[in-house]
Amino acid sequence: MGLKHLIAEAEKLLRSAGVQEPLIQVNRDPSFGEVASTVAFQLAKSLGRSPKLIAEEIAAKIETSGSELISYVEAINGYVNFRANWVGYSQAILEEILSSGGRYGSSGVGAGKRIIIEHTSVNPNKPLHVGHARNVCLGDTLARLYRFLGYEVLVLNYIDDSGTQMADVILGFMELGYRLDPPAGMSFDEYCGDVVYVESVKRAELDPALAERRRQITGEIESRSGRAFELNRMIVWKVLRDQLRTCWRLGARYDVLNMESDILAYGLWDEIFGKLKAAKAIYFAESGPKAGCWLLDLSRHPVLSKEGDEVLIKSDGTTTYIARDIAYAAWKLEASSKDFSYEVFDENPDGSKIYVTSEQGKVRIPVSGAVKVINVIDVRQRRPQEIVRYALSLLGLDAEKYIHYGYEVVALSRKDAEKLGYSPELDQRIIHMSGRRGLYIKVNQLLDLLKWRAMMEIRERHPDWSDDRVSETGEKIAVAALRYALIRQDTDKMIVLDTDEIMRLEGDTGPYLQYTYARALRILEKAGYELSTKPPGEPSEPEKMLLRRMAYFPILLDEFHSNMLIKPITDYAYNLASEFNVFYEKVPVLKADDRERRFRLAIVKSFATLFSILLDLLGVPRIDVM
RNA sequence: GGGCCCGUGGCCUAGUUUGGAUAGGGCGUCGGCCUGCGGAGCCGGAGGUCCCGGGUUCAAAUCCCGGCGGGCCCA
Repeated sequence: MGLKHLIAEAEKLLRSAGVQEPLIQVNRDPSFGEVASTVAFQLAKSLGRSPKLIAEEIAAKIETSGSELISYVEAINGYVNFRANWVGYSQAILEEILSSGGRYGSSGVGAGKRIIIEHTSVNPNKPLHVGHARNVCLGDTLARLYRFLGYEVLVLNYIDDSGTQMADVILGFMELGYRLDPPAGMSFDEYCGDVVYVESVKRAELDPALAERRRQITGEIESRSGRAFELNRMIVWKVLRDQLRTCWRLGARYDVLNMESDILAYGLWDEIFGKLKAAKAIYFAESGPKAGCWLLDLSRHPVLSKEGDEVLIKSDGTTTYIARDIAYAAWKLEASSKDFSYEVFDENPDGSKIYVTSEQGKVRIPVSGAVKVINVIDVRQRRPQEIVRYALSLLGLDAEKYIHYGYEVVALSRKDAEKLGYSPELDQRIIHMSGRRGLYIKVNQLLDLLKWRAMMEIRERHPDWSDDRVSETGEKIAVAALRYALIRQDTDKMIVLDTDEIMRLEGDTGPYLQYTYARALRILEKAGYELSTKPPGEPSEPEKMLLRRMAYFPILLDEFHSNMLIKPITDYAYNLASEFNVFYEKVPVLKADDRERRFRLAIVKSFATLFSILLDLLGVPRIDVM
């Protein structure tokens, strides 16, 4: 064991000096030593003496001669700093990585436990835009991380196939004369979203007769029979196939597609409605502005009580979105006796099967026993998600398990909005994407642009490569650039898309990570594998920097396990790559003499092992030569 | 009118959850480094009221209160 072992040793030494609570922190500035204790600051008040003196006394009492990893202890300005015995410490770090067999850093905390993650959930009437991609990449990265921690992860994608936005598309096909085949060169989801949907919305706004027809279509879809229903199902499936292709391109995979209409058909809402009544969580309004509605009682909610109770069933008897969300969420927490049946929809690129709800289907997929149910949904849904969560608690369910993983939206810069034909107001700095107005940048469009840009670079560097190889590598670089850009930013910060910025392949980007990995592989390829974890002496600064960072990985994953934040993982990957590049520039490996060469090869091998894990966790495709 | 989120060099951003030593990066800009393990790289320079004002603390970008500006959700 590396860093964790070193921390444990430092704690032991402090206890041996009479310190009750060691308060160890990993130093950000390693010139003070690897770890430090701030215990002297804590004791200063109660002892009525200066932290500086207390720290010096503690340090004086500590005897490091029996320690494997710590060489000495010194008090500086009230901190008690611990310096590593680098000969032993670097060996411990390298051996832990090399012996872990590609599982380095995984504590295995999730073994035997299940987590449900729902992400993507794009209406099946349009292609994915970059905002959706943020959802897909965050959700998929969470799935990868939890799987690595040993959890069994079930990935769901919720398909709202019964909303009015579907009726818009159906209206176009039934009443506006659109043929079912897209024009040449256009995929079906693009055709529906870019052409039929946008035009249909526009026409229905101008023509009340069309708006009325759309209402009829909505009713027909909900009645689950007739031409509109059949057409709807066919379109949903076709669009979904195209959408999934885009998601696969981004590296995502799925286990289950839950169709909203199928789930309602199973009587899920009726069952949960009964339970809500029994729990006295809802009531029927006899009078007032909401007379005839069933409402969720929010009067005891600390914040939402101010806004009045939430309508679940409208006076015309139809359910609201939020009612259906509550029923569905309750099902995820096993509050329902319903057991949906599934059939195979498709296969992920890794060969695993994707199931879709189906009345004729024979497959049962248990959702029972999840320790967490994570729902990746943008921040605009924060209030409704809080209501869902509150309803779950009123039903007596463990609402703590139900997690809204919120993230800010992706918006357009003025410049990019103008390129799409939009005229911003003078003071408008950002423009929100809109499916209804056709104002968005498609994932495929942006990936294609990135790929084209990457391919130009590749052709310059490798004029001898075949077209296939150039294209394949270009695709991987494009995916890396987009995926990394979307997950590296804090989830509560909006991303204002700047296509010039995102086209960059240098600096803090996905391709930088790929390039660094390829460099490491090149050394290993030329070196063979005679390596040694035993340093010939005190390692150099660049070696220490790299070793230090590698040693931190297990703690990084522990932190993720408690805070669920992805961004620190991307920061870590970038810093690690950066430190490897410094090492690469400053410390020769292949040309070093024997003992140094073997030790440095162990460092490179360890780096490649760890970095390969990291790239997989982030969904950045690995490239051996670029 | 109520609630939530954001505010860090010209631009973007980490650090805020858990207060700790000199506020890290990237882009851009200026200047260096390929007969060397791959220059999609590395090194250096210039550039900062951490939005403002109070408070707590030995210590505040970080915690608390009050503003200002922007975004979102609800009424």
